[in-house]
Amino acid sequence: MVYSARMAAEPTPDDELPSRETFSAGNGARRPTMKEVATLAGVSLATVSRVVNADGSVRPDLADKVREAVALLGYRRDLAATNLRRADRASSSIGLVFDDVANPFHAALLRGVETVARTRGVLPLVGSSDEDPDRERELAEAFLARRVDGLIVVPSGPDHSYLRAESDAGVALVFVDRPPAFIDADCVLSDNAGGAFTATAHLLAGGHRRIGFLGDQQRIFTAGERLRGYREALAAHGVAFDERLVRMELHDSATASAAAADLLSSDEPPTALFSAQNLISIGTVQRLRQLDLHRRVALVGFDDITLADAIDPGLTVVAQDANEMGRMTAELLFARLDGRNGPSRRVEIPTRLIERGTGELRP
Amino acid sequence: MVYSARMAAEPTPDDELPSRETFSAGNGARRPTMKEVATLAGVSLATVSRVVNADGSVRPDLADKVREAVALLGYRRDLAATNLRRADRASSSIGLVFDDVANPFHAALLRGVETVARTRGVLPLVGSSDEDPDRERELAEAFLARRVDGLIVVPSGPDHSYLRAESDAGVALVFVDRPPAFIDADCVLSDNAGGAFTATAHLLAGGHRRIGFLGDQQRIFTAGERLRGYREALAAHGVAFDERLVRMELHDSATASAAAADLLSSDEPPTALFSAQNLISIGTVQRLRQLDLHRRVALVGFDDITLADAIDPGLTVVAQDANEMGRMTAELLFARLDGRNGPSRRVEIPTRLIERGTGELRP
DNA sequence: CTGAAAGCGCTTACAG
DNA sequence: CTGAAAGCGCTTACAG
Repeated sequence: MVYSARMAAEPTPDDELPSRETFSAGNGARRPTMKEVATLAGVSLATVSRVVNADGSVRPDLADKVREAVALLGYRRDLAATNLRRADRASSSIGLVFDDVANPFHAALLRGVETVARTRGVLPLVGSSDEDPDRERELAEAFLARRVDGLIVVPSGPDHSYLRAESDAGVALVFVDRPPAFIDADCVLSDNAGGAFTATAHLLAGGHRRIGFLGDQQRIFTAGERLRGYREALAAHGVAFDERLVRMELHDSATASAAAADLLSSDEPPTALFSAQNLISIGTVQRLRQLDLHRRVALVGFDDITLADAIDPGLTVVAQDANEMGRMTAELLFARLDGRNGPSRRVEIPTRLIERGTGELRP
Repeated sequence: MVYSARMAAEPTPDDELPSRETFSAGNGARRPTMKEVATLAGVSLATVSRVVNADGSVRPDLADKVREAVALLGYRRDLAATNLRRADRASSSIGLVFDDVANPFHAALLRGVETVARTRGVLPLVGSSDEDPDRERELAEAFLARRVDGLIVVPSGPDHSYLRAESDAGVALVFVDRPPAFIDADCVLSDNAGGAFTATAHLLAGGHRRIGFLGDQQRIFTAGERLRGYREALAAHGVAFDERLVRMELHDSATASAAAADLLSSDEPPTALFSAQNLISIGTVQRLRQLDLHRRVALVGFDDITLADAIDPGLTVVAQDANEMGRMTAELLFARLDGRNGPSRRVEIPTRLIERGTGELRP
């Protein structure tokens, strides 16, 4: 009974276990195959396959024998082998190419995707591109070599035509957070421009006329869109755009903090700031506090942050719904896998203004 | 030329692309197989395999022909089929069973694992158990069906003996954040008791004698360990343990906030609090602020939080190094995969006290 | 150095 | 309802 270890009915305390040294990998223990199950049950391979696939056409008594053998051996079907032969060739895995899985926005996105995928028994493979186009492609290709059913990509690279052949071959493809380039595919975005419009309009409604803009690298889609929303809100309220109030290319808290300080020390300093990204908001909050301006200069951030309501005054933000973005992304992906064949869709997920204090300070 | 779409040398703007409707999945496009590469190159299947595997034994001119055919067809090897036949049967995938991938602690853990796995071309599959033992097991088994090389588990369940057979069959297994039960395996933990000792000792050194403890569910390993560290610090400083100062079973910000209020309204309220978990710290910070006690009652939290330095006073914490925990976990896993056969290891990752203000308030 | 053939663990027509 | 056989896309002895 090679597999008897599996049969232990009752949990055993650690100290009663054979040590790894006498009982580890390769020491005779192997995974049972379907063939071994067949032999033990006294049936053919095909019959075992039918039972395992719950095909229903097997005589109850034989099916029971097979199930007993499965339990006895601790048999677990090899999905890879299964899919090799199956007509649909579905791996029940999808690949997620993120910027950085440790980023809370991406973590929430992942969670949203997982929630939907779970209902279909699909598991996500994940990787971080760190904004590196080569890495993005390497990851996508590594997922493809594992024959994922679909691919979800937060684009880093400037060209996604390398995915065209796979897309044509039936791999579902959805982009999220930023649109793809040189390929026609479904895509889920935040309403970046709309959210920035709302944030800026909120400050304008509070009486501010000099509103500073602190943004990420211009080449990043979301940064450009948020700047656009800011400009459109100014225009809609008849306030002239002043580029001296704009600081772009900020990619972390430190550079954002410096840019905020610079803006606030100018001749005609802004009475309000719009920090157009997470890390930028953090750096800005810190600097305002340092300068003891946190009760005087208004601030609205794009994207919500932990403890935003625990600072004083609370940080007003335009929140993205990353979880909902993840769900929607997965839904578009599975719709393609289910055979939807229409033209590509672009979905925008709304943002939500959360007033907590900093955005309501008057000039 | 079925695969000509793949040959497009220059990226084409979206509007020049054939629409999905005329050119989508199943419309003739298929993935090329190794056999097709062989035919196109005019060599045998075995030769293609040797070239693709960079075996080096193929005549350069033939190898070039093969590589040309590979490029022309856009051939990508099927890893699943490869592994089915290969002796080592390595899938170059590992499975991660987390509590919740959206939790920043787990996201950082994942990132640490990814960093190490990446150097080996190994990709992580991930899933969230949501503290549900059944879900933990389902996820582990789904990963195992996909023949992962190893499994990393943040335990939810009270019994992991179900993994024994697979472990014996050679699947590497490492637990992280909490130790496993009823199975002997490697394990990576934070120094929970040590960190809690440090936090408590810091408050004692500041002159506090009545220190409240706000903790998570007692059944959770980390919650118990942190309580232990708190008690040991009190004992080491000759301060009697008073259970009226302890509130356990707090699992979110709201319950923590209520518990903090309750503690502070007692006859002999604490002059300091130790919030032994992330969400508990957030609830406590909010409540102290509401009660306008945030400059009077000292506070140290376990685990760092975004914006902890932007509140006033800054939140003093004992920080865990989740990224480092992830790296260490992956290293133990790969050591097993590389054949290390010694007894199981338990590694504790140190925590670090970060003084920011709340922990330095005097009684 | 190269190819024909066996086989990895499965599913699926095809007979019976 | 059941089984023998072919075959999914690969790798790997084995001859030559």
